[in-house]
This record gives sequence, C-alpha cells and structure tokens, in this order.
Amino acid sequence: MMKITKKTEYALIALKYMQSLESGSVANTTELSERHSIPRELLAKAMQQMARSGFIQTVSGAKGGYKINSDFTQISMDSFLEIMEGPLSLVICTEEHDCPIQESCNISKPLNTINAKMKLFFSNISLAEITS
Amino acid sequence: MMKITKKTEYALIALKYMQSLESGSVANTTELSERHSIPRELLAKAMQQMARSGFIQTVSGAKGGYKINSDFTQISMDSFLEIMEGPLSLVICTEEHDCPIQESCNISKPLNTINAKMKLFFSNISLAEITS
DNA sequence: TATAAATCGGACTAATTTAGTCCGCGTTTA
DNA sequence: TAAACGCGGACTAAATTAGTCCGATTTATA
Ligand code: FES
Ligand code: FES
Repeated sequence: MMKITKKTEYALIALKYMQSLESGSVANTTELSERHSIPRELLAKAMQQMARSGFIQTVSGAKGGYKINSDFTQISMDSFLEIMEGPLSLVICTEEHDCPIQESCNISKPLNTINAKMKLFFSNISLAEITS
Repeated sequence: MMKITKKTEYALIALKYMQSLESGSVANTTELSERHSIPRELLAKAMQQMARSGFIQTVSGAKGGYKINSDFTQISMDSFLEIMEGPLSLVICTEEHDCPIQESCNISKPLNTINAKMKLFFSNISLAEITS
C-alpha cells in the first residue's frame, strides 16, 4: 500500500533526467520514454499535467518538448503528489463530507489528525530530495 | 491517494468499539457490523485477519466472537497497516527486486530513503492514538 | 443429542481505480 | 507543405479493492 501511481513515478523520472541536462535545454516525450523504457503515451499525460501545473514549460511545435522550471525543486512532495494524484488522505472523510458511514464512525477524528501529520511530513520533503 | 482500505477502516472501527467495552467481554461480527452499518462479511474478513495476527482473540462457537487483546494499543500503525494491507512502500522496488525498469530508473534510491522515513513516521504512531 | 449461533476460509462476483492506447487537432520548424 | 512535436478527449485493458456466498467446524443451550 501507499504506492504512488506509475504516472507520478514517470513524472519524477522525467524531472530528474531533465534536471541533469544543461539548463534551458528541451527534452521531448519520445526521447524521455525511450531513454527510460516507459510507455510514451502515459508519460505524455504526466508531462502535460506537469506543464499545466507550472512545474515545467511547454515548447510547442517541431523540435519542441519541455523545459524544466528553475524553481521546481522548491515544490514540496505534498503539493506534487496532490497535483498529480489528488488529495493525500487516509480516508475519504478527509476530503469530502459525504462519507456514508460517518455518523456511526468512531475513528474519523483521530484519523484526520494523523492525516494532517502525514501531510506535514510530506510537505517537509522537497522534490529536490528526489531529483537532485 | 494514500487511502487505507475499507477492510482496514472497518478493523479500526471494530477495535475502537471493542476497547470501549468492559474488559474481557466478547463482541461478535454481526453486532459490530450492525452497530456501525458496515458490511458484515467484509468486516468478518478483517476480524479473522486480526485474530490470526494476534491483535484480538477468537471465542468460537455460539455466543462467541472476539475479545480484544489487552496490549494491542502498543502496536504501531506501521505494523498494523503492513499486516492488514501489506508492505508500506511508495514504489514496488522497495519490496521486491524485480522492478521491470529498475535498470534505467533514476529515482529508486531517493524514493527508498523517503520510504524509510515514511515507515518511521508511521511506526511512531500507536494504535492507541486512533482507538483511545 | 439436536439445533442454533458463531467463526473460518476459500471461491466467487462486482465495482473502482490505475495503466496504457488511439486518434484527430493545433503549432512550429525546416 | 510536410514532418515533428504537444494537447486532450475517449477509449480499452489490467489490477486492485469491495463485497458476497457457502460449506465446514466449534460450542452453548434447550
Ligand atoms: S467515516 Fe471517515 S473515517 Fe470513518
Ligand atoms: S524502478 Fe523502482 S522507483 Fe523506479
């Protein structure tokens, strides 16, 4: 359990590789996928999502691809995971309020406390710890 | 993401309720499931798993059920989750060694470091924090 | 001693989530 | 204008999770 999804893993792999390139240089999805033996189309989704979120910049057209955003390493793992995979929460009632059994649920409060601590834990880990 | 499974949630709900009972008293699955509006058969699986793991004790036969094990609160959330849901790991290569892309994977080491920290985080949370 | 109430655990189905693919579109280079 | 690239929606496939069913065993009790 507690697995990150493949999409997120691929995103991290790409980020790490891009960071090893000369600053300002452009990497494209095909190259990234071949170099790391990961499915191109799925990686493409991850790249697009990161671009939308401002972690990387799109360079469109032929010879295009993505450039890394210089300050991305300051992003916390908490934010990164939430953007790539949605809210970090141990139970649904952390996010929504329509937990079907919440009335009779006796562990909602303590779990939400632990959840907050867990988020804090991940917010203290920067992407730089992974990609540098 | 990072959700615990329903089975684990049901297990915790049952534990918490059982702890509120007079010590030594027996609770059965039907009662627990009705009281908390959770699927009986699925809860039953959770109870059986906890019994096998020694968190609770089976009282078999008619008028049977489960008794809580006095020292269960000392269990860490890390152990509990691993027993209920398997290894806590952000990526498969934490558990096994046959990660298909591990050769070309550039983030395996840092993720494993973070994973170890995460396990430490959960090992510092006791079940008592949830069920007391 | 028969019956009912309970756990046990395997096998099964259904639902949900994750993984991966396909394709038509817009943009830019050459 | 053709080729190389990202965009994003729609789709299928695979895997995991949730939930159900049932036959077997144990025990209390009528
Ligand atoms: S209803 Fe959300 S933890 Fe139980
Ligand atoms: S192969 Fe395990 S993290 Fe990439």
